[in-house]
Amino acid sequence: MASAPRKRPAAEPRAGQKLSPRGELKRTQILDAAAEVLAVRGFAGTMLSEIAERAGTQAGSLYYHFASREDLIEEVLRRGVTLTMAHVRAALTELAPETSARDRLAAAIREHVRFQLDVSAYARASARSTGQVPAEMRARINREFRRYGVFLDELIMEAMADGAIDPGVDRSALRMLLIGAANWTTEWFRPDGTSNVDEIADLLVRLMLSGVAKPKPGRRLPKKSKVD
Amino acid sequence: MASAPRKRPAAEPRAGQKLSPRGELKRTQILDAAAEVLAVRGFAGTMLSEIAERAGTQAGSLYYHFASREDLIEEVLRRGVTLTMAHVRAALTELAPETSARDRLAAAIREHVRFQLDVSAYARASARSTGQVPAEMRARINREFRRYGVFLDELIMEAMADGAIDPGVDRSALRMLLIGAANWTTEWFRPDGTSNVDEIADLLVRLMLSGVAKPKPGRRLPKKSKVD
Amino acid sequence: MASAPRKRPAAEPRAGQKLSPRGELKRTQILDAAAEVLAVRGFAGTMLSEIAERAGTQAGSLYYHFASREDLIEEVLRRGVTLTMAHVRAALTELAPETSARDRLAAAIREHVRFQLDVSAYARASARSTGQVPAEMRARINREFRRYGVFLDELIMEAMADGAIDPGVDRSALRMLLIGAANWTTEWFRPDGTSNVDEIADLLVRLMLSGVAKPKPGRRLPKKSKVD
Amino acid sequence: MASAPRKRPAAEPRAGQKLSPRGELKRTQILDAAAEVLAVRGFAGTMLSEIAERAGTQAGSLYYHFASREDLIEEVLRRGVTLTMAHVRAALTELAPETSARDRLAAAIREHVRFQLDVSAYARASARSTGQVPAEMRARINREFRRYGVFLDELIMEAMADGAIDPGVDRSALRMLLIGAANWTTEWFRPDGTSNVDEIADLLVRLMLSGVAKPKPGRRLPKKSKVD
DNA sequence: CATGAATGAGTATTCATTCAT
DNA sequence: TATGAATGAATACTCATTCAT
Repeated sequence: MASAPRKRPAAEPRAGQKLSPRGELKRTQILDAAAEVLAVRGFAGTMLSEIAERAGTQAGSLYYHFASREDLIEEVLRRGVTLTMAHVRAALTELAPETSARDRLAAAIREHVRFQLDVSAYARASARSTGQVPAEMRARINREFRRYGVFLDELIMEAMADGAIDPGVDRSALRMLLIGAANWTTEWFRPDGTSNVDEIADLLVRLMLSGVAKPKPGRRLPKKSKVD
Repeated sequence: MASAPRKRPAAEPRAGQKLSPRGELKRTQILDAAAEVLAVRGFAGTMLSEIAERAGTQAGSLYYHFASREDLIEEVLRRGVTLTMAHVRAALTELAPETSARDRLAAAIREHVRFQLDVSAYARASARSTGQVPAEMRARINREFRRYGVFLDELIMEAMADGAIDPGVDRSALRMLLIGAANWTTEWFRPDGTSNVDEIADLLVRLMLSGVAKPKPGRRLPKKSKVD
Repeated sequence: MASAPRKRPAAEPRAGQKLSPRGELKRTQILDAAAEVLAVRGFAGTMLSEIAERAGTQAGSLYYHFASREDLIEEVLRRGVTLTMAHVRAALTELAPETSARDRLAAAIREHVRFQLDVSAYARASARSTGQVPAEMRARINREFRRYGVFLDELIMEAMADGAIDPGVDRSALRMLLIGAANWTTEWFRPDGTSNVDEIADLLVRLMLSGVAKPKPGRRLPKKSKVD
Repeated sequence: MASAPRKRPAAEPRAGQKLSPRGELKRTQILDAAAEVLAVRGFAGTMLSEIAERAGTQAGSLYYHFASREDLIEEVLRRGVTLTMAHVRAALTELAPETSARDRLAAAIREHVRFQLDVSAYARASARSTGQVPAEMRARINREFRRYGVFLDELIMEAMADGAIDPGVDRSALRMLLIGAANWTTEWFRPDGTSNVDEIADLLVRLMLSGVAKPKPGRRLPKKSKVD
């Protein structure tokens, strides 16, 4: 007789996925806009008004497509990982079947960097704002993250099994350092041409595999000339 | 962010640096608290109320010590870099004078990681929240960041000059990838003992120098063949 | 409450009452739904979305049948009183012609309670949400309410004229107390069987007529005189 | 490492009750204002802006004293019942010790009406808006309501035990009908002098005890027995 | 006739900031 | 120096209303 719990506003396209192409389009525009804002401002700094503006809508209209700010952001972050993994996986598929585990791992790292810097705002958004996400949402998204982590871990394991990578290395630390270097590129990379995506990707791969040191100086060969 | 911004309206100790020891102490407590909050929440997510609580004060009281939220945060971030550089530099000073450029660079990277993970919330704060800082503040802080960048760059150059590192490598990219991997550790490092700071630091150094690949499997010996 | 109020902008069936049977049906469904919602949530708490959902429509579609939220609600409330009066009046009609004024009044009270609790959501809606209605609408609906008030008042007057009820009683206060007790039942009545409508109705009638006190204790006398 | 749950804004006088007299005063003003608004607009129709205005504050300032709209309202409603019960109880205390159970019950009903109409906006607020309150809050407040219900129920039981009231009557229904009639007065009572509080209260008491019917007309018999 | 989609005026809430004491 | 109290601009969110299809 008293009030009962309410919820759900007037419309509800959030529930059923069956959207008209028009609604589907706008929804995508909103997600895209959100991804770009998140990639730049991070979780806490992202305002619905900015997303709306970029998507050519009104802030209030976002609620027709998403139940809340968190819901919208969550979907962006989730897509970020999902898309990244899909991209990397697809890239591996296109390698020659006989490609070595080592080269497959290298390709994965390279594509991760490239996808993030060159292609997807979603990936950038994930990289930059996951860290500030409230615990609850964190927990919900974690599955996707873990999945990608496992995916990469398997590549590393295969490379180890293949004798391409030192099996004594802490796989987890290795992976996180590589991912970290890759994700951090979004903080300093200048898309204006100053930086070159492929060079960066290649350099990271090189770090993983052989590093940038030249064979021990002083020993082996003459090299000594450069005493400093 | 709220109200109309104004400049230095409150009392005055911010002008003259000579504070009573008690005021100096509180100021430090506030900075420490702010560093911890920033390290966890990031720039946009940091609230004065949380800082105040951690510092054992009231939010309003912060304004006796700092002109504004931005001023406080700016000082924390600036300290973050400054302290990191000071720590790394000090560590290098303690090395044997004859230490090679390569080993000096390695030590720098190692200490950067260790300082961040083990020692200083300021360093963590800088690492995690610099990216979200508004352009204005960014510009103001940039000097410190650039100074540290130059410092590292010189270490790299010396190692190159010394023949320890491939001079063909893009120094800037190399530095940012290393710093990135290091900074990103704050996102995944578990201080509960699961992760080990030194191992991580060593692994990063190893990546820089030699990578983790084992000599091309199948080809015994030729080692030297890879003269480059 | 939102936007700028306007008058009758939509289609037109609201003008001419002749609707296709289908439209008429939907209109009724909407009114029914609105009555149920109003009965539970009250005026301010009633949302078009909930009404629409219950009526199997979309909130926007309501505007084909009603010019505004207020219009819809107004009709429900008006119906609430109208129907209640019609019900009570019909019940009185079915009484034996020689029924005393006193018994007619009793029957009216009884039927008011029963109609509200057992039969009509419109009646419940009226009872529960009239009080919160904005002054303007209030004024518009008042005619119906007054009409019912007069109707009841006449029953009371007749009972007084007939010597059944103490003519010294403030008719208006009496009526409002009775109606109040009746309307308030909607707040506590449990339709789950815990409460019994007829018992409640009878008790209210008894309160009106004789109250629940036993003849002054201490004086044992006529007792039996009370044939009823 | 990720964000942790937040809460609690800057200040927190809500937690500790120790408020300076000034804060205590404002808090009371706000509660008073809220009570008045609630009494008129009901739960859903009550807006913080109106409360703030009446309390001579800004809407945002309410949050210094109360954690949320619901918290504020909850306290008002709770006070409504608590105060009513306290008032009624106090009134009973002042009765002569030998006052009969029947007269004590009558006094309780009378004071309930008077307190509500004449004295306390809190009581009116409770009476008018409890019905629309969301289930959660309802549950929380229910203790107070039940306590008052029990209090009244005991009075009824004593009157029954004393032979003053027909023990065959459903105590719960009786109580709710009486309370209902009393609470509903807030919907129609005109404080402008048209209505008279004491008359209304007395009439309700009379309804409870003896009703307003005159001994069955037409049948000449005991008539005189009823000395009263 | 119906609805999917959008709008925009509000409403509760947050939080940096102020200031009298 | 500190703080209790307040302010007000900004932000997420709601909901009646509109309208093209």
